[in-house]
Amino acid sequence: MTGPIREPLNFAGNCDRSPSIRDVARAAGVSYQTVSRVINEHPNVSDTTRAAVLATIAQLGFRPNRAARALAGGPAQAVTVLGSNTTLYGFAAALEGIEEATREVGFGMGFRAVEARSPADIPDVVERAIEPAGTLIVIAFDKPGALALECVPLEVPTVAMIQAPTEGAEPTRPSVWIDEFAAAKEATEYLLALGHPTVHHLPIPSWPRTTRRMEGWRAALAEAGVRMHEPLQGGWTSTWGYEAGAVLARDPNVTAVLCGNDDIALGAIAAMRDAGKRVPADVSIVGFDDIPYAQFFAPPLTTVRQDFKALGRAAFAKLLEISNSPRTLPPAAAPQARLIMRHSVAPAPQVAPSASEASGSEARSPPPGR
Amino acid sequence: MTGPIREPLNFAGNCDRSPSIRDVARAAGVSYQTVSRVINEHPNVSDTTRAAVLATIAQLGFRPNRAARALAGGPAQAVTVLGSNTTLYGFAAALEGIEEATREVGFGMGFRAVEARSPADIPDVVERAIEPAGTLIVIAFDKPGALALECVPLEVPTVAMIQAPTEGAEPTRPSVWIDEFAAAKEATEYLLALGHPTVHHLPIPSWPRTTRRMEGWRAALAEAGVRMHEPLQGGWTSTWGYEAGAVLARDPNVTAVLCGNDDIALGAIAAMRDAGKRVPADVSIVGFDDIPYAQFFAPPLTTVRQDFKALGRAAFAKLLEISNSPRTLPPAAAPQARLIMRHSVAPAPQVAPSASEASGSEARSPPPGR
DNA sequence: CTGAAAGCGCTTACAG
DNA sequence: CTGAAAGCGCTTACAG
Repeated sequence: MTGPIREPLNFAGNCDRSPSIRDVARAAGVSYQTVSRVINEHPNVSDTTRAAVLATIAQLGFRPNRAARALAGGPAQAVTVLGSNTTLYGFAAALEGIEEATREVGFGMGFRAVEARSPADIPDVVERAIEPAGTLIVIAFDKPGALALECVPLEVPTVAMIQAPTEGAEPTRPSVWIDEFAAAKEATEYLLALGHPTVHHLPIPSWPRTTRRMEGWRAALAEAGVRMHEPLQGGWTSTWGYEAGAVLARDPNVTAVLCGNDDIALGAIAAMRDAGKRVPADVSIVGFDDIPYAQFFAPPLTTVRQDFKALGRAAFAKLLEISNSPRTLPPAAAPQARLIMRHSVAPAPQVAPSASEASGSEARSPPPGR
Repeated sequence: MTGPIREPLNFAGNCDRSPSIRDVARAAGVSYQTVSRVINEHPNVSDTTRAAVLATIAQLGFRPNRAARALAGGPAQAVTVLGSNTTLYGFAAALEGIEEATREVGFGMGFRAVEARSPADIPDVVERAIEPAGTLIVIAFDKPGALALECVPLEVPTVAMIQAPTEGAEPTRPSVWIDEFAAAKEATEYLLALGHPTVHHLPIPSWPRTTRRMEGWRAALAEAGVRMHEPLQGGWTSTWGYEAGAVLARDPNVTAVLCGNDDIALGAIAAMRDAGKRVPADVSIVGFDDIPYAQFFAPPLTTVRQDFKALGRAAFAKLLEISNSPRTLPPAAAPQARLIMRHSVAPAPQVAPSASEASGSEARSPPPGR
């Protein structure tokens, strides 16, 4: 059925309003409570009655009124996602995964932003996002999200999307995550095997604790018995990656950098280029996430792919489990992180190039305007 | 108030449930209808009564129940955004603008995806997204969005975010857009003034008609009396931009390319690089949108900035106007597009380089893996 | 397995 | 400017 047809004819033949369960009941010759049981998948309905009601529902184009169900105290039928950003790839992809999953089971999906700029407002935003019979998924990868999570009362059905917890540190609420320890360790070992004396790390912020990707990086260096550098504070953006990358570019001992995400990697590559260093000939760079742009970077970025869309789906599946909804989603395997090899990695240069040597190379673009 | 405090004490001192308008009325010594008038900003309430009710509302932490308001036939208080994607920058930024604006006036915001992969499902998805007392913002930049818009019955309060319409072609429904004609013309003139014999265009898809950015490009070429190339069909992604860019890279007459968005530009730059052409020395590239990554591209991308977040806000402000909500948002100026000059543009090469000449330059990365 | 009652928290008429 | 009534479309008990 295409086009602007809205109000199906009900049993009486008029179309003033959408059909209600009473209309369905009348047309099917049952009581409206029975219709309620059918649409809520209650077990105590005979197969023949159920089939008749279902047929009538289809014929009349009946759709239950969400507001009425919520008001009457029915099971959850909508989720609000709380997050600090929709333009960061990981967040946007998670949103897509949640949306797709909610659509499959007839749930509504809302979104409410907690702004990093105004942390003092977060408790209020969270409180307003909570509605009777409502549920929550909190994207708590970053500090605003983690703060929001802390404000959610325990009785609100909530699943958190979090940074993978350190071993032994169980999250206090239902949570989902991608454990990137192994992939980060593998990426670091890969760089070490290429002859790099050590690998530097440009991390995303550690909130509230160290990230598993940092632990994987540390583990690889420790096993190789290689000196380790205290990483910087961390950031999320290319702008931060550029600034941090500019610092590393001044150090001739830096030949390999594992970045906490692809945004940082892009900024770091730009900083290296502006400092007269070639990627990957002078410095190898590895990212994290595999955003759609990464394969078109110059050079195409070697990175650790993370399936945030699958993680979003997993978060919603877990929410369904802990809520009072009769709907379920088939359980999917936990999303994995895996190394994607492209062209931003090369064997270590024979002699660590000094800044003065490198400056003799081809003319470079000026720093990006900011 | 921070932390998991949920149920404020009501007048009777118990906290089994959230306070209702009856609790507020009792505490304020008025009838509950008066409380209803206050929270709906009805004019016929005396200032003293209003102040007393407002004080009680604050004291009790009363928040009106959305579901009950919707069910009772109150004004709209939520909007569902319909769009095909959340990871494309323009879409995600528009979502942010809408979310921020809805939060300011206490509206809820939902999101529902119409999938490009399954156009046959779109009418059904749209129908399910429409709820009694609900409103819609349709992101109709692309074909799935435009199809969705066509399925929305006229009586549903709806604002469309669309490609700027051709002059004289008024949109049939309330709509907002950014007119990029002037900026596209300016970008093209800028390239022409740098001595490029002509400017090629790698467009986004024209749906349902030619884009204003293409018209601006055409106008600049026509005014300059320069030969024009029939542009390709168009695409949205870097993958498409890479393929289309690879075609242009084979043509030695191509020295300047205006891309329909930054994703295309990134792909085109990669294609030029892989074909042995330097950007901007051999080929100048201009993008559209100014995504946050653009300034870190190699070279930093000259592009036309578009404020999609402001456009999202404008869409919601218009929705408030055409809906029955008493809330309003201060009208903002129409979002403009403007040229941001960086380093992907240079004067035309003295002699158009042939592919064979260019192949003698520095070694290039292999094509990105796909 | 199926039916009749009460009520969720509001709103819009309708009175005064 | 303020109050008493009816009802939005469902649900969960409670009956049988």
